[in-house]
Amino acid sequence: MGDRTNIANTEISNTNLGDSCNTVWKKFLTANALLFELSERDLAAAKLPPLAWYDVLWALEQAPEQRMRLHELADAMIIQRSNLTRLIDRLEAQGLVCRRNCPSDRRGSYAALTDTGKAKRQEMWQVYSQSIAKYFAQHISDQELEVFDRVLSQVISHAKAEY
Amino acid sequence: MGDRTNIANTEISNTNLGDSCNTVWKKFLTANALLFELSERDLAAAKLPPLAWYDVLWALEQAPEQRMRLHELADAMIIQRSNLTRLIDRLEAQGLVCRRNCPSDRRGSYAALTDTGKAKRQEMWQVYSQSIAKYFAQHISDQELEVFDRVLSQVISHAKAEY
DNA sequence: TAAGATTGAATACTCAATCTTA
DNA sequence: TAAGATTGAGTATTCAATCTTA
Repeated sequence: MGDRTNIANTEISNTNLGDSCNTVWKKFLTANALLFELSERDLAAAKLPPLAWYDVLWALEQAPEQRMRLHELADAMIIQRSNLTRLIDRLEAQGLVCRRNCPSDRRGSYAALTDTGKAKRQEMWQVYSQSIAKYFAQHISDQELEVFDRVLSQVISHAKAEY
Repeated sequence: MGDRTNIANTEISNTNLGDSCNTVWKKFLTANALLFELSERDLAAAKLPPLAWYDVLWALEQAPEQRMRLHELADAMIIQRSNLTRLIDRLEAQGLVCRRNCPSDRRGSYAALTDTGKAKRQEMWQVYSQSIAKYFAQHISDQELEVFDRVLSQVISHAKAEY
């Protein structure tokens, strides 16, 4: 990654911080892509739905009354609303969630978790948690975990403000 | 994230390591999605192509003779071959890369960087490097960067072996 | 028989436009 | 006028099948 066009700047010299940061950024993207693929593969091998479905089911299970407004869910998942509309269509077709009218704002809808959806999430978690353990948890110590948590929390909070 | 079904296991109690790991894993995914979106948005605002194009151009510029076999490029980018075929089609249509026959294996092809492609990568880097600085570099110290580098390298090397 | 690359068909995603209600 | 949600059209991605050469 990174240009080395500023070689004139020999004062910064041996440890070019900008470059090491770009290297780490690239590794961040690579690790994400690899682990996502491997996790998806593990789910598919167990004949289970993709991670995007898990994210919906998990978000709903966390939410009060196990339901969320569609635009909130889209924001939480960092996907576009039109994308979420169709994602919910698919989950609803499988009976994992259902749409409910919003009484206080008749423009809006809720996506609500069904019992089937709850069961499916648990089934997926049996597999997904193993993937996280294998591909991620196994390679990071408690102290390193703290560093990741601190940095990522900071990055996310700034990014959400920009988003 | 994470089930809390093993509450019987009160000995591990207060700091449940498994759970904190799942939380960090989720933050990892969230940060990646947010920063990817923000970077894409910055590029689009400058009327520049998406990150996937940058990745192709960058990989080729690093490679010996600024060219790579298509299957190597697909592996490096962690995308499927059919996906890469069409990605290269688009870049080729814009004159940023060109396909070259492989003399030693007549089944195969190279993707080679053109001068236009090289220039475009530099133009993209002007914008992309700013995004990395704003959204990532600014929030991580040198020491934290070292931790990220160590952990991610480990994760990637294990994941590639599984992939 | 298998590997490198491409293709077709089906699915998923994005962007802009639309419809309804605030 | 704007927000919540959906739709249509275009683009991108996936999966399986195909073609060529090793």
